[in-house]
Amino acid sequence: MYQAVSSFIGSRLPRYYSYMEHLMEKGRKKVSSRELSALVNSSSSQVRQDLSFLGNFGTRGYGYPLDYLHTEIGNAIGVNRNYELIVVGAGHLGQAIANYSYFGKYGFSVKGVFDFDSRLFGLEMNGMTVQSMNQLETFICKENIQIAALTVSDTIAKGVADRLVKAGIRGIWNFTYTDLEMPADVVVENVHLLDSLMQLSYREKEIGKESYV
Amino acid sequence: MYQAVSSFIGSRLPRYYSYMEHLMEKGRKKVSSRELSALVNSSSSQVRQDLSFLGNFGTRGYGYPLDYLHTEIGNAIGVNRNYELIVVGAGHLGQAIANYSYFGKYGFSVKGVFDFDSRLFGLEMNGMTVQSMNQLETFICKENIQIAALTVSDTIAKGVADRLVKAGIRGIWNFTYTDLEMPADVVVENVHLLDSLMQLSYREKEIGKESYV
DNA sequence: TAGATTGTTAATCGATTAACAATC
DNA sequence: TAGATTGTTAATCGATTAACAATC
Repeated sequence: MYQAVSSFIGSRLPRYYSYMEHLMEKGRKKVSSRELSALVNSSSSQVRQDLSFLGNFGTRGYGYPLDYLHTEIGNAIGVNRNYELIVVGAGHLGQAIANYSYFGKYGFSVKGVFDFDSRLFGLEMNGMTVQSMNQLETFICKENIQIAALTVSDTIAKGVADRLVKAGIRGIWNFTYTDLEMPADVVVENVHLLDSLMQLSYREKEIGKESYV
Repeated sequence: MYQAVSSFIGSRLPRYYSYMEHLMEKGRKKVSSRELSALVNSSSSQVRQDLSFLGNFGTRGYGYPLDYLHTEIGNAIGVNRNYELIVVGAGHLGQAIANYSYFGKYGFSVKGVFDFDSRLFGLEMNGMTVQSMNQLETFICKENIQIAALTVSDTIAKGVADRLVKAGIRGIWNFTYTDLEMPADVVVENVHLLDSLMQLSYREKEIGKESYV
């Protein structure tokens, strides 16, 4: 069994999850792989592959029981856990993340926001106040934080990342364009917004071409 | 020749581009596929495949001339064009995008920011002021805007997207979690931040497991 | 010429899709 | 039983990597 863990965990399971919620809200009790595939714009084969990866929750000739499967997917994507993270860098992007309202629904919560710039100290966002980077290590340790969103400027990204790891961070959600070379037991997930914008402009250009054919 | 246009255009070409800049700043005149692959953490095969897709710019036994290749990649990724976009939704994420400093370098520029909330009208960001959604259609038409970043709340995303397309937008950079069903000649690029965070937490969890083995 | 490195074809790897036996 | 739909194996598709002839 092959499984593209990346789009599977990060993208397909959450989509199944939320569509199943919609169906449950309508009072539905079951769903077939075919129906679900239509909702998420996929193939029924894909859906069955994905769901069978989690276990044998379906019934042949019937479909999948919604409540059970919903719970199982929830467990798989970690809805029931509580991932606590901090935001390092309280610029616009950092503020956007600190205020991101989708986190709660999927078991994430931002516990602290940090910056070097003393003018930002005390600035309030989403029930927190921006703290000085001097507090960083203490906070990570005291609150046992595992994950940090890195939204500082590129020039200081490497140094800050090293500090984070030393302080005990095990996962860095990296919004900078700096390649972080980290120990093997630290996970780095890069978010390159520009990539997707370039992708968009490229695709738009291609479609423009077609119209002349 | 197969080409995964997505990661190719959106991710690998820009990385080659910026590493080649570094090398040129150091006074280097040429680079080999091997050296470049080491810089971008890839294979030399991958690099040669990618570069040969753009044309035959290398010289056997020598390598690739930096200045020439840099220009060619620049053209391919659109550095020399000027893509103008607007941001619709002036919340934290919209503000982050309006202020995003990497755009300029790759030929993008934000020309306007819009919101429904009159309390935000006139708020200044990155040399612009937030405009009322009433101005949307006029602005898109007058400035001939092709691309819009959609950072409104999910509840109104569909309606706003329809308005954008009617007004002439051809590409939507969708930061909402709403599936936009658009005409075939409109490109939608979805940015699901939560996906990558889930991915991160999943990978972190997996590494945690390994340490017990 | 010998060494280096490209450009390109072939081999591999892995994800998605199709097919279908199992079975409700 | 007949119809429906899963679970799973096989076929396909496509991207990456390896290999190597071409050639500077």
